[in-house]
Amino acid sequence: MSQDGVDLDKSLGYLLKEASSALRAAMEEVLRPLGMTVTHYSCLELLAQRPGLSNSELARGAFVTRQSMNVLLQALEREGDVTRPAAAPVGKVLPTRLTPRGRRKLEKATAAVRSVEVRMLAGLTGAEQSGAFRILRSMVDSLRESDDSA
Amino acid sequence: MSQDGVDLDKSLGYLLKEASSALRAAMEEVLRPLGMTVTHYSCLELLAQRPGLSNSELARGAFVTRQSMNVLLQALEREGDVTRPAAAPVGKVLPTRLTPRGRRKLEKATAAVRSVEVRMLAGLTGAEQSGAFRILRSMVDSLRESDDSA
DNA sequence: TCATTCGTGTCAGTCTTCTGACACGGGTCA
DNA sequence: TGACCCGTGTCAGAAGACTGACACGAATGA
Repeated sequence: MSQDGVDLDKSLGYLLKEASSALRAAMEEVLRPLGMTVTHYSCLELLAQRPGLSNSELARGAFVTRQSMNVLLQALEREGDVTRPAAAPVGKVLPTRLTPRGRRKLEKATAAVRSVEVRMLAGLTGAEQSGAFRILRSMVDSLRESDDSA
Repeated sequence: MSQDGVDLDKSLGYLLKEASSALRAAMEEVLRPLGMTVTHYSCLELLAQRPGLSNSELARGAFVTRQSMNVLLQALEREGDVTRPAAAPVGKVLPTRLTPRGRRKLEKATAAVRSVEVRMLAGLTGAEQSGAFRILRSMVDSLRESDDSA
């Protein structure tokens, strides 16, 4: 349908984007029947592992802006999946927590997402996986530290 | 600011998302002064390496829907960065090509993006990079082939 | 030959996310 | 103590991307 790639097919950056896109698509596919989006799930998973996270912290953890996360949190609060105190215990920070209902929804989602990750990692040895982990970590750190200096 | 991660910090999927997010942010940062977005740049780069790509093919290459790419192409056409024939030479496919103006804009963008990629890869050996390439490729393929069977 | 299927370009509407901006609480330091 | 900076929550508007739908051309297979 088109000639062979010239350079893009050798770019780690492009491949990284491709992998991330494929992962997101696969996650959306298994999350859709559960009525959840990826950001939705990320938020719940973060809250399960680190209860009491603030809106801004959740946003950073899910790689969206705090404005976007706030919209999501309001929806989750309406649905009764999370709770936030009406007034801030200290400062302006509103610590968020999962409700039992939210926790139940998360359990199904976690299982679905885990199956995707297993599928993604199929065919890779443990050594390859930890190698990939270390390299990706290095990439993130390199991009971040240059950002700071800028 | 929060307790140590329980599980998320060990997940390759999460790290993949983190790396992709960091890369996108770094690219947006260097592309913004040039008045371009990441998708914008991706489209131009694709066209430079594979002239005559159709709207749908560009969309797949940039990991967006063909509707989104169409909006972008119309804007690029208005600005005079790309050209599309008024009528399809064959079927409905409209082969797109860069104009000299588009090519000039792309050159600056390519240099900026390349510097980001170099920064990202700093501290990694050639062997590590090709290892990462192979592993990411494997992940994409694993996710895709399961998609087909589904 | 004809019908079915597939891929394409495009229109319309909706939704999500983002950028920009504001006021507020807390910590730092002179 | 008071000024300053930082992080936070929130509102409003804009931009980007998506889903759903339609018509059309080409390829496939009976």
